[in-house]
Amino acid sequence: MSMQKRKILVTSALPYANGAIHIGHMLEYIQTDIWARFQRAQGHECYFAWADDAHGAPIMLRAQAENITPEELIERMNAEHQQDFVDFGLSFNNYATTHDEINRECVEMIYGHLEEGGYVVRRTISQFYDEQQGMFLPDRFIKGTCPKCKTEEQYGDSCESCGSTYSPTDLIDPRSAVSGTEPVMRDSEHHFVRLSEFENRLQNWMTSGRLQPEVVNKMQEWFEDGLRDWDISRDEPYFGFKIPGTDDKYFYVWVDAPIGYMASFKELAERENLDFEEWWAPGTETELYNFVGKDIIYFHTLFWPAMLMGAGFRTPTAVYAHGFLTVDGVKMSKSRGTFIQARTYLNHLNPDYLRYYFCARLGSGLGDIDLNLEDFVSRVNSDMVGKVVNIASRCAGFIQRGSNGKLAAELPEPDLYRKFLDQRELIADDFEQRNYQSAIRRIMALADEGNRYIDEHKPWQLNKQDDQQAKVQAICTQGINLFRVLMAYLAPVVPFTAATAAEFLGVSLDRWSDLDQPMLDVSINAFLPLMTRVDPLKIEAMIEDSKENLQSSDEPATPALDLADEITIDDFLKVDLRIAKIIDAKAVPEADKLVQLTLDIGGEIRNVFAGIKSAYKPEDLVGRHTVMVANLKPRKMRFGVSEGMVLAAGPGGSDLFILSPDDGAVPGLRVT
RNA sequence: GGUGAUGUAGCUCAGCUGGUUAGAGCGCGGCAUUCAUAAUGCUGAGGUCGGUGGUUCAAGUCCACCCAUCACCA
Repeated sequence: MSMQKRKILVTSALPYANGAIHIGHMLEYIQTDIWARFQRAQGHECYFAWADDAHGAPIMLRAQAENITPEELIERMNAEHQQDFVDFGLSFNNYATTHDEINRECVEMIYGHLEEGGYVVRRTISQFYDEQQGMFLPDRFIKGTCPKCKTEEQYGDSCESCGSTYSPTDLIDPRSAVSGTEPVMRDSEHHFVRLSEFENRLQNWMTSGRLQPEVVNKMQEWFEDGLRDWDISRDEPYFGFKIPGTDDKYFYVWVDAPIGYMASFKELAERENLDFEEWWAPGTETELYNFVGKDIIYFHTLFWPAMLMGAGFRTPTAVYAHGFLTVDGVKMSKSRGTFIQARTYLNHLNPDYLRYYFCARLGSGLGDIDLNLEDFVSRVNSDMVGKVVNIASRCAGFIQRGSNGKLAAELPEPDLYRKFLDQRELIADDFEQRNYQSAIRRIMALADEGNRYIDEHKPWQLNKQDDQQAKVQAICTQGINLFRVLMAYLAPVVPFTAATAAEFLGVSLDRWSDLDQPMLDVSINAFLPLMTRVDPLKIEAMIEDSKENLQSSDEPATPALDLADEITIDDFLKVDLRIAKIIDAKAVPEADKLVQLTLDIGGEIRNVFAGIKSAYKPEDLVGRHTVMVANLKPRKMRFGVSEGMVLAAGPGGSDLFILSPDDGAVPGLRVT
């Protein structure tokens, strides 16, 4: 169990300072925090240092929109983020911002080394420029029509409709997403890092067990055609650090963001007298781990280690990627209320619930993690409350009332206690490998065993007999000790609950090695409510709240569509839509909304009443083609039988629009 | 479009280098129990392992193709 004391630095990816933290972010931070706390519980020296990612065009534009300076924006965000993290029990040792002097020094120093090493080249490139805004446009800030499938309103890098990727110059009718004007091409000199210089070293680094196998597979594609130069400069205006020796060039945010890991640690090192060199010099024995989402793997496995190599620093011991968070099986959605901000969650629910649930679901792979709200409730309730907490809860009363709070002097079943300890290494290994779900399975299997033990020995029966008090005390001492082991194993996962449990037990749960000595012949304190069941009503309230946040949000939310339930293609095909020609139309005098249409659907004539009088004159409709539901059950109305339905969109009144097919469609064609 | 990953009971997942009747937890049914925050124990029912085709004495496990989902494409 006891091995050499390791020195470990872990990081999470830096949250972007242009918005609030949501539970998708929390998945990664909780994963990281559990790992850091676990390492400390093994007696290792482990620091968790990170920061806000404060630079880039989106921050600049957001600040502009709010009419404040970028500095004001990122300062406000930093405070909000930190509060969210503290309240979620994240045990970071330092939280910085990439927009500070220490980071600037680190960035300039690393850039200086890269330049000295001959790794930086300058080249002129041609890029879209927004003349009205006076800025070069990143791909995501250009919109236009997809050159492949002609879908409108697509971004400059790829089409969301057909999935094809292209360069912004391929777009048909490109426009600036900032001003809406047509951008022009303009030349500018950019700085590049010659990644090809690092090709062999990166390959070696990557394939030496530092990355998940699937990540290594994925990264191979970058090497197939050889690494290209990496553009690390951005033109003015930009919010970031100026490149030394230039007047109008800034470091691309992905240069200074990962360096922020180093800078944040440096700040910590200065405060706590740690030896910076020991942590960052090449060949050091200390360990560095970056936890990241699967979307930003290549920044962390190509650019980041290349910069470190080129500047003469150590590279990460490993980069660990995780999947995305979905809620109830689909992407988080503002209209569904599943785009849950960290603060909204905290306003309704105990952070340990989410920490436990994520932990129970996380493995070492890249698969997405689903927060299934129903599963969330039953999982937390049955595992944490029903199994673990329950053990303490069913023993505490007997010890308190029967033995004055004092535990017995020895365990009645030391073998069972040893069995719990025997799992320690396996569980530790699971945590170490980030196979948290496996660790949780083992811990819960032990909890089952604990409950079974109490069940078999029935202290509540013995308690009713006069001379059995010693036995009751012994059984419950066993139970309390088993609980203590479980809680120590879970302490990295549910720190708030563990803190309360430690208070109840009167011992620290911080070190797993403490468990070698069972708690005997000592007093415990009054039982405290450790964790109450998840109240489904609070979940509903949280979802509602998340919907409300959407409206009051200062983010210009994309118009949320309240879509009907998802259907399959088979469901859709049940609806037989046909092209119809309107061969006659007349108003129904007795009804103020209805028009009686006579439709030709290719050899068959239908009589249909449509509620479109407020928007169309009957005579204008005659001769038009439109679309109708041809297999709708006929409906008897006061004026006759309606044999179908004409499709129209709009809220009503004069805002009502019937559909028309393109030229060439003939009556009777099926619409699919 | 290319690349990587994922797809096993209602839900969440195990199934190592192919080998007897495919496992666990939750949920559900039945029984027991009442110490416990209606918690616990025993027990039962549930799966053509995304689809198709192939390799093999033998495939959830290997190969090909297809489908769905996620991510990336400097």
